Amino acid sequence: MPTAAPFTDQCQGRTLHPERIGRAEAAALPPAEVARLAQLFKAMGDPSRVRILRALGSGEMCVCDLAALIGVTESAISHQLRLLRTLRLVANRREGPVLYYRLTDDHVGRLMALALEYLRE
Amino acid sequence: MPTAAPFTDQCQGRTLHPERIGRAEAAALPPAEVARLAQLFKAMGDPSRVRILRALGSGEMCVCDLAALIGVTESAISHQLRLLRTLRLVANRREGPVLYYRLTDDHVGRLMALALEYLRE
DNA sequence: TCCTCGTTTGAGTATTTGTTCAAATGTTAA
DNA sequence: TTAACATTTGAACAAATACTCAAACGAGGA
Repeated sequence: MPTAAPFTDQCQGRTLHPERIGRAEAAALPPAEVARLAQLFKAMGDPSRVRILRALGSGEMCVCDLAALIGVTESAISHQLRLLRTLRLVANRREGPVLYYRLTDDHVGRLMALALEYLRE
Repeated sequence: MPTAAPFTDQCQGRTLHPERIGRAEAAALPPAEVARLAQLFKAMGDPSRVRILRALGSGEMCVCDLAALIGVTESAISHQLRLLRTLRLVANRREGPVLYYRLTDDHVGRLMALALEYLRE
């Protein structure tokens, strides 16, 4: 005779606390928002990009200024800026041959400020 | 006689706008803070971890609940939770053999809320 | 003591990522 | 038109990542 319930309620593939899972599912974000949220945070989750965004917080700059500031190739900066531009975190303005980049709005700054406040406490 | 100034003010390795670079340098974060900031955002920059953190926002959960919710192996969840635990974004509580994970505090929730508000507008 | 189950750990792996180099683009001035 | 310069693009590559599988660990209960 099998002792108690041998294979029911086991963790593998089954749910230990259905009500908790239900609660979490109810609060869960739609997949598209999860993706965009992760994309946004990932974009801010690189030291070079943090420095770029921080620098742009103090005013617009061109690619080679940023390269000099961060200490990498202009090509590297350009690649990073393309990513940030695709996500609309930065925008640019052309003046002759030089492109001046700026933060699109203050959302990024506010996120960084909140995060800084967090890790400083 | 060379036309104008042939090689001064060129971008490669030199600074196009020293005053902008100086301004940015003055506002720059110390390297340690840049690193921690990037680490924090990177930790939040993955769809699975976004979902985990969001789920924990509605109450504590054990590993296999999270695995069932997210749809990956418990091993995968455990690996992610270790990352989040190392960065003190989550903490756990043991009850018999099961570990209940929770958000360490509401900072993560506030960051996610702000980011959501951002990308929803 | 065994055995079970939840969790963790480590190896292995396919994918992504951040950078540099070299070459192409595009704008301006001679 | 030609030359110069800021920027972009694409290839290449090393390093980091996120997952699965298999095995180990640890806490209870028979």
